[in-house]
Amino acid sequence: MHPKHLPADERRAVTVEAVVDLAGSQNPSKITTAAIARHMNLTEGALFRHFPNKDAIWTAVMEWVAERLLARIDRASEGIESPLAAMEAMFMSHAEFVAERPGVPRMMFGELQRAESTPAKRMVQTLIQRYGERLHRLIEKGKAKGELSPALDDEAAVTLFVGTIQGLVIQSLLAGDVERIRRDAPRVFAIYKRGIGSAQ
Amino acid sequence: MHPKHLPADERRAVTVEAVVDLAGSQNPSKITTAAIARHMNLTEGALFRHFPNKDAIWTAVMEWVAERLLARIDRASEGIESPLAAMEAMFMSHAEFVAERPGVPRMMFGELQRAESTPAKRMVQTLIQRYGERLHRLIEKGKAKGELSPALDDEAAVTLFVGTIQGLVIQSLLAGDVERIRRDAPRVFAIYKRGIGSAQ
DNA sequence: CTGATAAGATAGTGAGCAATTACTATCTTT
DNA sequence: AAAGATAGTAATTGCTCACTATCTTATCAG
Repeated sequence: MHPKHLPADERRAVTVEAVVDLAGSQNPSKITTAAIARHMNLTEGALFRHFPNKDAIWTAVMEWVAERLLARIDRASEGIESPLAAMEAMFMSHAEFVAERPGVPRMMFGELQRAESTPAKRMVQTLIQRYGERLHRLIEKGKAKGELSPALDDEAAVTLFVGTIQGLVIQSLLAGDVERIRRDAPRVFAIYKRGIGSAQ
Repeated sequence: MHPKHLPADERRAVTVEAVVDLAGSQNPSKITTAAIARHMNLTEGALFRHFPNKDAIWTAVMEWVAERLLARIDRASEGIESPLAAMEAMFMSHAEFVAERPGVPRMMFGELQRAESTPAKRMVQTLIQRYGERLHRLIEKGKAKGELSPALDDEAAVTLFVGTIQGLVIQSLLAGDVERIRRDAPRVFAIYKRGIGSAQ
């Protein structure tokens, strides 16, 4: 079931999952290498056989997050004709992703707060950039199709989209209840939708 | 100008300002007591003469933030007839507050992330609660006056209001430019306003 | 079966941190 | 001006953390 010795790449994958898991229940910046090792039934020394240093672990985690999140929102929005509906699908799948792994947005925000420019931080920056590109494309199409208000400020709409998710995260942290994200996501998006849509 | 010996309460006030200041340029969770002391030309030991421990410093800081922020948004919105206009004034003054002291939202978010329930964390929780109460009152009045959509989901509107600010903070962290908050605040609020308003 | 090698265990090291202590300088009160 | 209270210093302590050196075990090709 759980063989003690794992090939290096599998061990790295397990490590990433362990970190994401831990970040769900504690302050990501307080996750120690010892805690990661303990959580995956390994010794600290063994960890450093697979990663040169702690920062490399974080980079791997953010890579994993970026890949999964983008894949997820792409999958959710593909094949949907209406740009506005696609944005909604994107929003809901993002909320769902976050509800499943509440550690993710917290790690991302924590990474952004760092003063120095680490590889992990750059990873987050390009993730949000790529995320923004997808939104911009949808907004453009939405305007062309007349679904979105022609006067809409694209940049502000993207900022608000991301902030809307972050607002949900804050509420769940306040309540200590991740379930809120799922419950509130549609309600909050409804207001956003009304704010960017073309008509009432 | 800068007398070496300060009365205890003044020294505590100076400490709080030092922390808020430091949080503006570095990850709040990485601010050490030594760094605080150095930043105010004092030794570490002297700090602990005025605060029993580090957590007490953080509690004092959050108290200061809560007082100032609530006073500011109250002042900004008082005397304004229109509830929607009052919300806008509240939003702008909050954005201005954050732009002046970018460390504040980062400290608050960092505090919320802590697993244990520290006094500082509880302080933040009651702050946001009191903030929410003010918003709820305005939303109610807005509905009564016909300025806000009668179908508006109050709770979601409050969540989105807070998230909107947080979105601005994220953008400023990404760009490494606090000025963005001032610039983008009106643009983002315009969309929010459209989302909650009664008509187009 | 055997040896090479990849993966893991054990037991450290040094740096940085919050907090403390013994002592000193400066105010305040009478 | 003496005595006591308040504020500050410098050095140190105990602890936690990222990271490492060395030894041990599992896995698998030939």
